[in-house]
Amino acid sequence: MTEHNKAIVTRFAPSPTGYMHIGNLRTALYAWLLARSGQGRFILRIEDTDQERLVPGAVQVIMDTLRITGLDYDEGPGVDGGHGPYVQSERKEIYREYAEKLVAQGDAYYCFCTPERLQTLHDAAGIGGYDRHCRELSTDEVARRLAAGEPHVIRQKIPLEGETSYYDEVFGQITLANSDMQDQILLKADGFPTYNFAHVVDDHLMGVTHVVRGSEYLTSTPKYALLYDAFGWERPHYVHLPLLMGRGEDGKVSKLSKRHGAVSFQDLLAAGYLPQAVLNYIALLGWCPKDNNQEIFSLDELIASFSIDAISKSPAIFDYDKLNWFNSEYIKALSPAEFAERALPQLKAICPPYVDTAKLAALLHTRVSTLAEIPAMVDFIAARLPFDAALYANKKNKTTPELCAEILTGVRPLLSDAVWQNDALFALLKDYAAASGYKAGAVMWAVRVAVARKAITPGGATELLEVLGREEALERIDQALQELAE
RNA sequence: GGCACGUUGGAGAAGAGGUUUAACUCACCAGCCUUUCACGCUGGCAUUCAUGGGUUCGAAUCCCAUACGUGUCACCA
Repeated sequence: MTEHNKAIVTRFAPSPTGYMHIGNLRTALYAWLLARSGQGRFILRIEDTDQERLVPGAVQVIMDTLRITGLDYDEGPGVDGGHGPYVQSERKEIYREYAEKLVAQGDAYYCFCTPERLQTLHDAAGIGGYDRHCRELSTDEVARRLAAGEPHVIRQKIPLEGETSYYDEVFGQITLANSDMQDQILLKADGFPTYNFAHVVDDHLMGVTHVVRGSEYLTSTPKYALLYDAFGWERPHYVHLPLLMGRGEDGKVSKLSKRHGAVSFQDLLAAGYLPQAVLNYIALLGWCPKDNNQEIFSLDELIASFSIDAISKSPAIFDYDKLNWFNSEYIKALSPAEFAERALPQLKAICPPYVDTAKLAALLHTRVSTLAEIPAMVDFIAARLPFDAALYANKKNKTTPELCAEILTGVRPLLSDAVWQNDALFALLKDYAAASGYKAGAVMWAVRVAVARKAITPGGATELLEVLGREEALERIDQALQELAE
């Protein structure tokens, strides 16, 4: 199944739902990668045939996501490649024409069954398909009812016997008994096509050579193959991707959805993730580079190493731990200026004016795995936290509240006219420790806890002193001294 | 329920009959570094590849069955 020497053409064909599901983004990425790894073309097509689920502005979300992630398309809305329009609702007439052609040649038929009647065909669990009630209607009756303006759909006439198979580039040979397939609806009563029909017509007309999509389509693809055959069209290569799963609170695994947390690209961005980190992470969900040595990829490196045969068959669970790791790597790779650019607005918004936010940002740079963690990490700077005597007791540095009080008492006068700069402050405290006989660690601990009132902080004692500024830091120490005395 | 697909550690995975006493990454644990945390570094973390049979001198790798999981059976995509 690798005989072709014509250029690869792939497409990303999302429904405008208003958000970009992370599984869809991954599909887009792979389709794009496949096109870019050859001399191929990548098409964006909007599948908006469901008139009841139209969401205003949804197309923009899709285009924005592709722009932000760098997945550029050669053809699509606004980029004419000679196969447009690229929005299905603007192609309505095309589908009708092809559907009627199928009826004329006996591969499809008109169906006048009402939704109510169809409803009675399903069992309690909603399972059960169409009973082919209208499949053998006489041409006279069809003509009469059509003329009478009866609502109708057009259904695909699936062979009653035999089986249909196709070759999937990932899963291999897939065979389905024809008796297990439904006479699916091709054209709905409102005149719009279903996905089942529209995508086949469009993929053919647009010259798509490789259909890349989630494996939820694995078992419906034989029906599409039959459609290609009926038209006498060459079937495309199918590349079905393993599903992206999520693990719920109950520990159960299922198709990644809202209940697993943030699953749209926008959600992830809002949660403080960097676009390229997200892309890098999902690239590795269901695919593994041949030379599996490095884990950080640029888009170009991805293109260079991408291949269909390295796509896995088994579903992958979306793991925030690893996404976090990727994100922290990408954050660390940011220059100090780039990081500051992203962190500063947040810091300035929550920190009092006397705080040295630039220095704070520098401290945060290697300690943060998402930008969204920042507020919680600097909460003790934004406002003074309540006193907690237990914090002053530290096993490793052998401190107790009493000892800390002694240390702070000794250190306080030196601080009054110290040079307020990290290195100088550090040297000062270190010297004080040496001179006084206290452990350096103990001195640092006492000072840090006194100004932070928190066990874990983004920086050591003197770094925090510097960030807080002399006035605020001294006030906090004085306050600590007072509280310790009580 | 029918059908389809899947099953290597907590997660992503390499592996495609012998040189695997199962690579690598995340997570986790320990140690080092150290003014806490983090970063960084070092080490640990599956005698076992869902289970049971079979083929073979030899199986995670081939075959069969069972179990479990997921997907799908819409005038949604």
